[in-house]
Amino acid sequence: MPELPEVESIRRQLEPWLIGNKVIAAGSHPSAKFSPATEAIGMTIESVNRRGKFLLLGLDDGRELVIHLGMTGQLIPVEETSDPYLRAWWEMDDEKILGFRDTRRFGRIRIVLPNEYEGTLAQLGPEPLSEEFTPEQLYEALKKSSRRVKTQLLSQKPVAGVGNIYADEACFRAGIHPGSRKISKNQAKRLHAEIKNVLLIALDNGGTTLRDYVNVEGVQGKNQEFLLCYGRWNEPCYACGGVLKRTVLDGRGTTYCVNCQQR
DNA sequence: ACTACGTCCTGCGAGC
DNA sequence: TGCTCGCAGGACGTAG
Repeated sequence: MPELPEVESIRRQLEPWLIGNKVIAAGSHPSAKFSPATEAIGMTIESVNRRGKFLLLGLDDGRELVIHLGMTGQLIPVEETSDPYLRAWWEMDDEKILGFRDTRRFGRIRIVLPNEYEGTLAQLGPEPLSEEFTPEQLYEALKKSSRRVKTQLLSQKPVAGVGNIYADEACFRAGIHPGSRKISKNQAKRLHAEIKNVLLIALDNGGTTLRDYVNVEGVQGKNQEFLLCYGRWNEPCYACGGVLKRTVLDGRGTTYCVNCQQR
């Protein structure tokens, strides 16, 4: 599940390779989730940006090639295109091929004008590592909904780029129960700080690899060695020594400490 | 408009 | 050993 740190790691590696490169050929899986990939044929890539978990490749006709990696998506150079899990590929004019591997096909590709974003991309909250993301803004954003705080984080509306791993990590470090439907200004302040913390630490560690994530060089992240909470149910809480608990909140697996994270 | 839940998709691990 | 079955999850669709 590539989240902000993983997508940003990929973006940084793609940028120097792709900028100024022209797509001379492309192919895709027939599904509408991937078929827009071929619309990039003939286009030169002018920018490689990111919003939340979305990669945005700026094309020379003013449109953007939007790539979401879903759960198992990988962007890696490939030698040939026979890999059964290769859902899309773009051959560049440097003769290298950028491949989009995605075993579970939860990823998505589209080509849109920047002022015609739809769905989650159109409603993304601020970038968590930007000045726009503040404790006050997070508090006000969370106040707009009665949904659980973790569910709101996963919605991408209060802040962009947080997924299941970093939502659990941030809630744990902030001492906030992920199922809370209302949090105080002080809690919002702590949550704001910890969202930034967990994302920066993960970025520093090259992202979290649970199974599928690799960067453009095919290298796994090492942040999984530093997770304090996610996936550690039935293991001791590093803060209080109690046993971390696993539950399901709005359909998503959630790990938390019943002692350190009270409503 | 909002909330809650089902759907997509496939590999894997638990259990028989 | 070999099989079935349920789980994992981000975004989106749908129902109420």
